[in-house]
Parts: sequence; structure tokens; C-alpha cells
Amino acid sequence: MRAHIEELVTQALGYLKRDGVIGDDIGTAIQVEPTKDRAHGDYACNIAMVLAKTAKMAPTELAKKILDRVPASKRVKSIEIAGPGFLNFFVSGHHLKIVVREILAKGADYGRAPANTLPPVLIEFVSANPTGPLHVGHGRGAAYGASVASILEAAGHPVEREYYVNDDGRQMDILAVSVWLRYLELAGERVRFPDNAYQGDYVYDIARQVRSRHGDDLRHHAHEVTEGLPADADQEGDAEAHIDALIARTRALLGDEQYEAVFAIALEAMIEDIRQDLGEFGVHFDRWYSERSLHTSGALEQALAKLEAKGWLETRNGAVWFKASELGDDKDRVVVRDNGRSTYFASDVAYLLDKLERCSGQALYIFGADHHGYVPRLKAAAKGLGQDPDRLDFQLVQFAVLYREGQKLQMSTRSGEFVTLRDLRDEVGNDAARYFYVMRSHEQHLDFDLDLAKSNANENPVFYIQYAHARIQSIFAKLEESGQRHNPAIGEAAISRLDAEPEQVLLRQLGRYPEVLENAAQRRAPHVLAHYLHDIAAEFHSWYNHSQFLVDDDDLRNARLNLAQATAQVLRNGLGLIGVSAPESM
RNA sequence: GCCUCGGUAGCUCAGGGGAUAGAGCAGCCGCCUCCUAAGCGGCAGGUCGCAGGUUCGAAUCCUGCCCGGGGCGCCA
Repeated sequence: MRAHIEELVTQALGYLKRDGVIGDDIGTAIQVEPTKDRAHGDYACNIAMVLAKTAKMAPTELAKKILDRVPASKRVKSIEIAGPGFLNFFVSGHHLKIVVREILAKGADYGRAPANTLPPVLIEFVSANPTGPLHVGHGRGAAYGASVASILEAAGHPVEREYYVNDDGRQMDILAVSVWLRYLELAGERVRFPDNAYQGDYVYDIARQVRSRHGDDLRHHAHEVTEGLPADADQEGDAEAHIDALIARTRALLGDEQYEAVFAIALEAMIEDIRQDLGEFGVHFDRWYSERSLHTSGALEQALAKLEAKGWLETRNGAVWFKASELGDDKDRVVVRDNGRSTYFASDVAYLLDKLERCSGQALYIFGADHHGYVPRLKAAAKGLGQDPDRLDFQLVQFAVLYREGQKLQMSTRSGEFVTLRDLRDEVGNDAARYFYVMRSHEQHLDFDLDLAKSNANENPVFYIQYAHARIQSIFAKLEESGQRHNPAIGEAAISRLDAEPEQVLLRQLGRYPEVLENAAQRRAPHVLAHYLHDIAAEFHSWYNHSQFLVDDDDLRNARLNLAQATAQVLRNGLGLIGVSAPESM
């Protein structure tokens, strides 16, 4: 509808230009917005005020001239000039009739743009290190990314969802060592567990897997393991040096083959755990992209070669640097350390290149806010690789803090006393978790109120919306009980009977759904959709209290049922995009 | 110090050039002989952090300052 009105205004301006009323050179950046106040119609256009100065005319005078030239449309009832020069458009009953008809006809597809009409998007999200269970911070990235992906798809973009698996590097080595130490413990060795190793109970679970597969084959005496190692932190030493030495010791004692075996079991177990966790949360990926594969496939070498060829690499102090500061970053970045190992950033560059080569549209990164420093360096990398940096889109998700009984939950990864995503899902349920995670702007810190999320009352927005859907279903159940049937054809013919205020409000709101979706997609902002659904639910509840649905009047009853069904459909469609269920009853 | 996100009602947050700044919760007052009261209606509540600037018009854009979260590694 918005686009339709923009088109009408464009035509009117065209006539005025042709007739020389306004200059040919006047730009036509037409803005049409849904109004906040119904007294201002349904859509408002500010074009007269924008053009008034260059047209050398008073805004209201220009508005009048535009109004006179706007072509007639069956979907527009009337246009008014109001305030400082707004053109207020009132949609017609015919338009509202079309809206309900379209919703009922398209069903689950209502609001969806034709598939694949927009450029593809490769979205990468979560990508947490596979060294432990996902925690509540990852949960927000997961809920946000999955919702954005669904919304983009609905808006007409082909979407690929990827999880980048950091299966290479020191953290993974620490996990492997942690597992092996627990394995030794299970085998009866009394061996000290380092401060910096992974403390969680899941490490025992993995150790048990190692034991069931390898028996005592990997066992070594405790003194062999710890003898001559630098002191750990609580022994007045350095925790980092201690764990690094322990990694080297582990490799030496086990040998490459056995070490890799432990490493592989740990990695596989963690990925499987994360995959399952996210799957239960309704978050699915098309590809789990291995960092290691960048090494084995030669992609990393090729990416570096590309930078080298374009003159962006330089050797300094034995390390290879990427001259990022010449491409907009605030400092240069090491890609190969003086010990010959490539950095994490080097992998990022290779992955970036691979993404841009595979996807002709945008590479969308969902980062935690703590990663914002990566933005300029990845853009620099894109430039250095000869790629268009504007094809990269970064969305930073701010932190989530849990509250219980008004108290902030303290979390520390170190001690293992963090709340996992699984804990959260168990406590509040998947629906509440998904909704709460996206109900605030992702750019906003999130205070996650556990008590509110668990509440079965209207104060809980998830229940409030779901209840609206369930209420509608119960009306239809009641209808069936009474032996009556819903006749949508009668309802459509009688749609003009829906003239009560709450009905009019709801009709208009439902018609805005496609625009809301488009807006949410463009802004990568699922909270826009979440708020909209809450509005729909509120308007429905208001209507429900205002009117009786199952009335004797066939026309009126069916018209109302059409609107109720359309409302349920929009709620279902919208909730589906943010991963929340629409229950039949509650 | 630099980068980044934020500061809007008692609380949590929408609105991000337009018309009297909105919602939920909390508070107060009402509404079930009737399809789910897990609901609805109403009242009250605001120097949009501060100061300048741009504009016909600023909560919104620009600059500076104040306050808070986060980040600034040859870590991953």
C-alpha cells in the first residue's frame, strides 16, 4: 500500500513538472509513512514541505496542487491536507477487503515477497568456539541471527546460514588437554588440574567417551605429565606458560596420532552438543564451516598470496603483517607470526574471501558487541583483496544480562558458574527465550527478566501474543461445537459490516504486515516485528472484549470470523519468523 | 587516550528529520448471567543526559561536554 501511494504521488509530481508548475530539476525522494494518529489518515506524505522551498511555494499551496493531480485509486478513500502541509491518505474499504482476502488466500505465504527477488545474503552467526556449551550470550546471537535470516528470506533474499567453527588454535588445544587430564583422573591417576583448563563437568563426559573408545591406551603416569612444568598461577607462576607447557607435554607423551584422536573426539563431541542445543532452540545452519579446512584446502595460502600480490603484506621482525592501517584500520595486523604459524585473523581473511566468492550478494556478520574491533580490519581485508567492502554487513549484538527476583545473575566462565543456553531454555522455555532475546533492539543491552519470561500472565509479552492466537482458535472450536461452519465467501461479501473502531484498527494493522517485514529486513531488526505482533495481539484482545463473534447474523458472524482468521494467520506467520510457536490452545 | 553502543515516564524499552513523544510493567479506579478475566477500559506519570549549531520544523542530524556498558593482543 505504501508503495502504491508513493506511485500515486510520483505520478502527480510528474504531471506538475510537465506543466511547468514545479521545476524539472526538483528531486523526488518521496517519503510515505504510516501515521501514528488515525486522525491523520493511514499514510502521510511530507513531500510538499520538502519541496516547498525549491518550488518557491507555500507548503500547503503546493500540497493542494499535488492533491489535485493525484490519480484516483480504488484503494484510497480520500486525501486531506493537514498541519504544516502533510498529505494524509485514507485507505478505502475496498483496500481493507483486499487485505483480508489476500491474507486468507495466501495463508502462510502472506507477507512474503516473491522468493529470490533480492540479492543473496550469506549470514554467519553464533560461531562460538567449540570448547564448551553455549551460554546465554551466545543464545542472543543465535536467536537474533536465526530471526534475521528468516526475515531476510521472507523479504525475498536467498539466504545461506553458516556457523564458523574455530577448530584450530590454542583454545582447542586447551580443551583437548583438559579432556585428557580428566581421562587420566578417571583412569585412576592423581594429576593436578590447571587453573586455565576447562573446568566444566562436560569435560568429564568427553573424557568418558575417550575412555570407552581407547581404554587405558592413552594412560601415562601423573609424574610424567607434570614433572618439570613451569608453575601454575596458584603456585605463584604464570597460568598461560603453565598450560602452554602442558599442551607441549601432552603432545610429546601421546604422539601426533593419539593426540589428534583425543582432539577429534573432543571437537566432535562439542560440535554435536552445540548443534543439538541450537537445533532444539529452532536454530539451524546450512553449513558448519571448519577453520581447519581453510588450511587443508589451501584457501588460506591463496588469500595471503592475493594480499601479497597486491602489495599489502610486509615482513617485520620475522612476522608477516597486513598493512591494514593504509586501508582504514587503526593499526597493521599480523597474519603470520614469527614462529611461522598463521594468526586467527589470517583465517578470517581467507574465510572472508571464500564467502565473497561464493555469494554474489552480501556477507552478513553477526558479532557480539565485544568484537566490534573486527569491523575495520575485515573491511580493510576486503579492500586489500580487491573486493567491495560494502558487500560486508556487520551487525553487533549487545550483551544480555539475566535477572532473577530483581537481582543480576553474576556469570563467570572461569569458575564454570555461567548459565548455559540449555539452562535458560529449560527454565523459561524456547518460546519465551526466543522472544525475549529479540524483543529489544539488538543494538541495545538486554535485561532478561527470568521471572517475567516464566510468567503465565499478560505481563509476559510472549504469552500475551500466543494467547491472542489461542483465543482465536478457541472461537473456531466453539463454532464447530455449535455445529456451525465458517463461510469465508459470505464473510468477504460482508466485510464492510466490520465498521466498529477495534475492527477498523485491526484491519489496517494487518494490512501493514508486509511493510513491517520489509522494514525489519532492511534494518536487520527483528524487534520491529516483535513489537508489531504485540500490537496486533493488543488490538485483537481489545476487539475480543468489545464484540461478540458468534452472533446470529450470518453476514456479520462470517465477516468477523474472516478477520479473526486473518489475524491468527498474521500472528502465526510473524511468530514463525522469530521462532516462536503459535499454540492452538492454552 | 582511541573506537563502539547507550542515556526518553518510578522500572524495562519503542520512536532515529515532521503534526498533542508512545508501549509494557509497577501504582490508583472500574469491567466476567456472555466465544478463555492468561483479557479489557480509564486515571496518573516526561527539562527526550547537558550546551551550542543546521533546518520551515530536532527526542531524531552535526559539534563539544557529562554519565554508564563493551572493546582496543605476534589471544582465540
